[in-house]
Amino acid sequence: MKFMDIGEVAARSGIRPSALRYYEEAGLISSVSRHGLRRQFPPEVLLQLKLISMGKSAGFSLGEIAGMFGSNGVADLPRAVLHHKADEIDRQIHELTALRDTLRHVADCPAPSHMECPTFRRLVDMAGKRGGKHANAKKPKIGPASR
Amino acid sequence: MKFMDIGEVAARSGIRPSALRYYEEAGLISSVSRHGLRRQFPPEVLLQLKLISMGKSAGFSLGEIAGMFGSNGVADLPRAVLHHKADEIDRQIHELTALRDTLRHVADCPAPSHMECPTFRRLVDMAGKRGGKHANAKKPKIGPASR
DNA sequence: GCTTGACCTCAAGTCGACTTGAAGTGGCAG
DNA sequence: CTGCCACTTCAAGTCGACTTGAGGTCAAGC
Repeated sequence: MKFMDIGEVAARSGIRPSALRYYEEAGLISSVSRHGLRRQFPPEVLLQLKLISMGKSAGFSLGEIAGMFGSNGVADLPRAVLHHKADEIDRQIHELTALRDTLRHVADCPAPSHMECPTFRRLVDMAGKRGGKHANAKKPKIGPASR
Repeated sequence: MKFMDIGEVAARSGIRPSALRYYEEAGLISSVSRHGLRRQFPPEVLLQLKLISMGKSAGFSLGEIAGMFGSNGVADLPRAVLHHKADEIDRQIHELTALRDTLRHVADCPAPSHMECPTFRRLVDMAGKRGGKHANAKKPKIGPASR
């Protein structure tokens, strides 16, 4: 009773079976065996799915996520690459923080036109003094989400 | 010389003209007039585009973003709705923070299997003690996210 | 031993967010 | 006045991430 079949994983993770099959196809997760036809998933898969969901939420594509943590546990990417990814996320956290504060400001500031409110402008400028990740005109990523 | 045509906006914002037209179509930005055939954009559009990019980065769809800040400046959504959006973003910031720290941990922790490392598990659990936004099995958003 | 229901595969469809291509327009430099 | 070139529209194509549907399999309960 160690293993779960896809329905249970779906129930526990909130991710549809079709998506789970898709993830397996994409090499993000892997089932350990089959019971008849049925995939059997180990409990770790739930943790992996959480990681995947966080990665998606960060705007990484499934491909990038597969790169970060391979289907069986966690990838052995060079430290530098991982730190670089972490830095990207860090930049994004700052952007989101600015967005959050901007939204709250908009909700509360009584000024008629926000475009002229200095507080507003300061908040927007907050994000990306030097907009690293999103400064490429060639292949704008995320979309996603997140892209 | 107050207004810019699409090429200049593209150059200043890093967003392709085709995407800008698409955004206008979608009601996210608006040109003030035409010079011949050419759309003329006011300088504020750059600020709006920044806001849009932040919104995308937060995983909102163009539709949602259009809802938050209409094409002409900033929307007058009820305060409560805006604060709710802000809360969503806040939750996401926490997730990203956990992801960032997890990545850094993975980069530095010498343990062979992270799945068993308590620090690792704690980090992953960090995000979403009760995963509000992403707990729906019906219509999983973001993607692009992304996309 | 037969039905049931949860699973399987594989192809095709969908949706959002753009991009690409073809065919046309029009301001401005020479 | 002419040519150029950045713009225009509109339809169709693309890509990622899934979902849907048709047709099939199989372990378990009656």
